[in-house]
Amino acid sequence: MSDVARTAGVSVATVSKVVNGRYGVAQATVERVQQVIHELGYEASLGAQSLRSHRTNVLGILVAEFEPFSTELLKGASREVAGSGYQLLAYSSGDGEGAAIGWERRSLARLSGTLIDGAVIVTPTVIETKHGFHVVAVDPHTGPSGLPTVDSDNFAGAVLATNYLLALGHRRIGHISGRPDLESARLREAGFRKAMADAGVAVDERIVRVGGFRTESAAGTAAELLTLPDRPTAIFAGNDLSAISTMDVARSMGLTVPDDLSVIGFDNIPESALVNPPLTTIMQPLQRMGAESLRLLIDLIAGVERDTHIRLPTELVVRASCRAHP
Amino acid sequence: MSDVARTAGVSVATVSKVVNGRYGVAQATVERVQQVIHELGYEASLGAQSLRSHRTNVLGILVAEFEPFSTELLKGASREVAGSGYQLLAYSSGDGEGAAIGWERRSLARLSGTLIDGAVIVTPTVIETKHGFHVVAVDPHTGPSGLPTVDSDNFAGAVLATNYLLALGHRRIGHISGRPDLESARLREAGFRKAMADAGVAVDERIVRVGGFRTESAAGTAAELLTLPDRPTAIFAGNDLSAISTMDVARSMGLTVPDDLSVIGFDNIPESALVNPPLTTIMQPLQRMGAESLRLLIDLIAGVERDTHIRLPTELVVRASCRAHP
DNA sequence: GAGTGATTCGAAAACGTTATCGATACCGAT
DNA sequence: ATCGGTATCGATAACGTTTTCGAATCACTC
Repeated sequence: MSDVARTAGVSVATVSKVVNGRYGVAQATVERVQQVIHELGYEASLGAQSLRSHRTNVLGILVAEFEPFSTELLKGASREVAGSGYQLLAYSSGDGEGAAIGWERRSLARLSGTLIDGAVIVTPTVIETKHGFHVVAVDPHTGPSGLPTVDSDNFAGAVLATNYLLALGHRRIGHISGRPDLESARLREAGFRKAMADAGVAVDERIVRVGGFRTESAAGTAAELLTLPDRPTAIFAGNDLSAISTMDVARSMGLTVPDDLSVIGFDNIPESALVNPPLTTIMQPLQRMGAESLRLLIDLIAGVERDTHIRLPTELVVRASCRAHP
Repeated sequence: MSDVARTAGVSVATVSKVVNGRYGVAQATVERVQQVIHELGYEASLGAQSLRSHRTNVLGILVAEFEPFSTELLKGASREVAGSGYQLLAYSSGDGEGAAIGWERRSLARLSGTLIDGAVIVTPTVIETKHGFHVVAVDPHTGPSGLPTVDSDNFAGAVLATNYLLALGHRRIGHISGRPDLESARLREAGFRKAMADAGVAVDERIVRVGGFRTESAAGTAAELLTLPDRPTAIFAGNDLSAISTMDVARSMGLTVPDDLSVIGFDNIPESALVNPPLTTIMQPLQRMGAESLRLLIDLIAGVERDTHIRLPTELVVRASCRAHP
């Protein structure tokens, strides 16, 4: 910056004003300085800016892992950030079930404190929100975090899914749920039970089990369900990953979907349209959720008054993994 | 930091030494200071550190867009970075074909100069490498960039794919290539031509066309090829995305894969195993490429002497999208 | 031509670190 | 006692910005 100042024949103070568009510098000077900045290819040092002004115009989005779900969110978020004047940085907290939580939490806190103005978190990782640092949670960890939140209507979606299965004539419906410390997983299970109860169908506790939201863990649970003497005729999987995993397991056991078993998922990740058979599922508007969370974060930083809990609607997407029960 | 210093009864200089593990502070003092750091939850300011020492222990990885290809790379990279003492930040350069290139380039340059110690770039975006800033390119833009590079053997992989099709008895083989300014795209086309020539089969120029590496653009090209009076019996698509797109187009035209048309892809993104029929393709070890590029970057920063061009092998993955030509 | 207000600019402090280097204390040996 | 050497520690100057505030200039007005 002092280079710029020298060659433009002004002081660093003036250069700073020009860079930040502050009032109080003559038009002629502005142009001259901008010219020099362009020629010299000057870029302000983020570190120094942050140090002095506690503002970097950089936002973070923290995901547990790079998988389809978070990737969709990222797409939406990075589309929203374009043109907002902010820069978006994504980081993964490491493994989902992760080992080195301590280390990750620490380095995360470091970034937060000093280098980004706010963050969207898409992971159960708890983060202590320092003063002046904004964070919004997507699909958050259970419990009264009090954080601004973006999610979809998991409960209603689960009711949708279950009702669809019921309407097809299924009565023995199994459920593979996510980790119970995930709010979304609990809501989906609750929606499932509600729909069953409303239809007057008793749920057999032996065929609702925790499977986790990840491919491998769900596979084990699916295998358990399907080897039961009187196996379910339909399964509502807690998310698409476990639904896909369930279909794999079914196939490997000689069962064909949807003839021998109906499967419905939740999320509508892009993969769901590709698998064979294409997966019937509940759509969450993932990209839109990503975009909304970023918009919320930006508004929060700007101090605009607004609703800090956004719930987006879910929708049934009928494809080919379910059929009527004879 | 001065808070820590005060409550521990030492100077900030000593605290700094403790934080960085420098020699020259008594064991007792180290422990006391660490105790206080822990109690106060002190975290060093990245900005200030960067400002003073020009080192942040943060690495960046820049992708054009969050799609399956780069997501796999990200996975590999974030796995490799764990335990290395570095933190990894991902950013998307915005849209692949992107509008606001200028703005992106600028903010990218800002990050580079001040906030990260080095970067892996997975995009044709050119980046001027300032002094002391290391970058390694994955699957890089064409031309003699001189950058350290990680890629896979695109040429050999294309030969593999073409030979496979030839061995199945196909002679009318079409090729949908990527943007010609991508080195990988050119190499794949070159490999295709080489294999054809070696087999003594003439390539019909009307059935090798640029389709781009993206779903939508490839669909158009695929449609053109398949409506030709004597359409190809097999298509070697430049990457999996366009292969999948080609299968979609074929299906929508009433053609069944592989009976009426064989399709082979390139990359082996996870989706390829899921589509119907499962896609035969050439595997690039994407996660490994991500990991290797990060390792290379770290080594470069550490100043270790090593080979700066890494080429990983490709492999034929036979699934169900190709069959013998009658 | 002196006074007034508006405009434009720059000197300097501060942000939170790290590196240098001199100061101090302590130890054993002469 | 004095001294040389070691271990330990702290004062201080940077690093590149932003911000405040006073100084300087200028254009007017009476």
